[in-house]
Amino acid sequence: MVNYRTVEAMRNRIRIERAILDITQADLAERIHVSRQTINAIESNKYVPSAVLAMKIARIFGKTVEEIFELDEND
Amino acid sequence: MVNYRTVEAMRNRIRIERAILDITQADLAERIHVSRQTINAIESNKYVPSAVLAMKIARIFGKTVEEIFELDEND
DNA sequence: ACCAAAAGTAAAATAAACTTTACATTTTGA
DNA sequence: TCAAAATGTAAAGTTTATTTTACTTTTGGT
Repeated sequence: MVNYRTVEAMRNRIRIERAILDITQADLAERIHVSRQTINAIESNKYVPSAVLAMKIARIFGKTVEEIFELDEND
Repeated sequence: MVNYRTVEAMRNRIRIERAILDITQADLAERIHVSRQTINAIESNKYVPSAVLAMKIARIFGKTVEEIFELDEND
């Protein structure tokens, strides 16, 4: 059981919103012109997306950035 | 007259919102724990902030990320 | 006009995002 | 159950964000 590197700064609802739209990580990646691995990494909190990506993702889901991403307490 | 490097991806209302709150770049920087130069660079579109920074900035102003930052057309 | 504070800029260094390639594991549906 | 599709992961490489230090320019008030 290994500890994968994650960034403790935000939580996100991408997986849930993807499920609602019924689209894959690859679909989402294609729609915002990033690699599938980038979506996977953001979705699983391996790193924090740029504001541009966050806004594009939120826009696909018809939500605000704050409805998709939540800042961790303690900052 | 030199062309300073800017990133064409977003516009922002930081300067305006700072004026409303009457705080300096240095004040804002301090409140979100980044350097003053980082605020200056974001405010003058030298680069795109991370989603975490964008959210912290928006939160200071009591607005959503979308109310502070606007994606450029054409993406 | 002068001074101080604020804002602009720049360069070098470091950290972090993002891509590409490639393969392993899990899930899904026929 | 079998195959295909979707997801997870990793490493190496590139680009971009962010820091630090330091200096210049602009702005506001007296």
